[in-house]
Amino acid sequence: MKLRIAPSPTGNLHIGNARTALFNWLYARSNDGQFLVRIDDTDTERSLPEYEENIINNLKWLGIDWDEGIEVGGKEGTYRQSDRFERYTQVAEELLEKGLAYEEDGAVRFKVEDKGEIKFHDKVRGSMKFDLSDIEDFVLLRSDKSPTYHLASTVDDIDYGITLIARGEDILSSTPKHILLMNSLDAPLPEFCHLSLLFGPDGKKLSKRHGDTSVSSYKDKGILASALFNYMCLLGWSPGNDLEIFERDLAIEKFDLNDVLPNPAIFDTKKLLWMNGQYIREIVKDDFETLFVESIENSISRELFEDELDRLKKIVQPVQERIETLNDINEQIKFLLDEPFEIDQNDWKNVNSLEGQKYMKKIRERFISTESFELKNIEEIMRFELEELSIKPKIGFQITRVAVTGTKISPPLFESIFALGKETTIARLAESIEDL
RNA sequence: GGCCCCGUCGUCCAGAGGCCUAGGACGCUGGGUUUUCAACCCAGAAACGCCGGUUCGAAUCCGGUCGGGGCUGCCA
Repeated sequence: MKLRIAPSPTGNLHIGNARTALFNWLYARSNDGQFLVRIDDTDTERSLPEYEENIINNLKWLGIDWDEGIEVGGKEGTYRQSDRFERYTQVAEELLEKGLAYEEDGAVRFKVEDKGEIKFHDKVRGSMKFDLSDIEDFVLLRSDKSPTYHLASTVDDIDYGITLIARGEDILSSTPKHILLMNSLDAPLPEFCHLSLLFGPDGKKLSKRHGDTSVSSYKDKGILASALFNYMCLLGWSPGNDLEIFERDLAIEKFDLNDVLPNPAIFDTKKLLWMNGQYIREIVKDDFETLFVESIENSISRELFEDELDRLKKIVQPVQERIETLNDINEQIKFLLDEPFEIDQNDWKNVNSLEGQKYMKKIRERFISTESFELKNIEEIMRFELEELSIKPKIGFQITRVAVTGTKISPPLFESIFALGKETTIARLAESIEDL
């Protein structure tokens, strides 16, 4: 069994193509089959090397690997169609000689009979039937002698020995053309499978007008490969038993193209986000710390200083508990960086009070005189003074939170103060105490 | 317009004639926990597009209809 995916490098790896790749890959892996990746760049106008690179890198990022094809090689050359124009031209000439194609205005068209029909079995849709009278004579070679997708793709599928073609439903109506071509070249027919399309929230084919639909854009948004992989599995398929979060090995074990739904699915970011949060929480401590630092450095476009790292490491765990994407980290830890500290004035107005002021004054004094500024002591002092002044937690803690972190929303207060350290905490409290 | 595909909660998925007064998840609403935000727990609202047929019995099979989508390029 040999499957393939043949992306066109006319854009970054699209979510829809990634899902098609994923299903092909899952099926190949679950059946001990081969998986091939080739580059269908017959559209020389729009194909760009940077897109090819983006496609390859993001496939790899998702954990989709291949046994033959672009980059990994194989016995068929570069696996880039632009390097095989001679081969396609040769096939077109062969068809011309056999009288199965003809020239028109310099282009070569495949002659489709007026009568008859093409039948085939689609793995997810069942039996398909197309009337030849509905199929136009289609172009094989353009006037400039470059091959079209129909020709190149079909020849490659034959030459590379593809036994199962699973692609998007948008190509379903082109399949009879490909079958006609294969028949006229005396090639054995592969199995066909047309996966439903992914839709945007408006119910239309997912495309650029739905915003960023590239895999890399989700990576840039702080989505984990494991979460995106898992989420995409669920678009048109499920492993059964209402199982939704699972590892790739289980997906490989359970996956079957025959179980894939024929109806389109809407790509719903909300569930992806939720799932990403679930995955983030599962990351082991050390690995998360690495991602944590990477993500912060990325968003501030510089390396972290030693003192910043010291502070940040104290707050890794609480942050891991409360983010949905890696990009949410920065918002949570901003107050710990060596950057100008600012207090959200709206939040401040909201929490400032006489009682709160008294409370801050008190804990500041205690902080100054305390020997050890550990998490335990901080909590002890803050709770004790709350009782001393008979102040509700909300009144005392929220004003302190804004004074120390700048906003009403932050990681847990004691941890935040502990991470900030004694000196800075005392200084920030002083700045917010009106009658020092 | 023509050809083709599709049709279960807002969304994703379960359901392959009786187990369905339709199940799970996201989201949403309410509540609990709580120093904020999350996380977590509990509860709730929410769907078989419609009409016929087959059958003792249909979300499940068939037909029609309506609705959505794709293709209709010398793009892929």
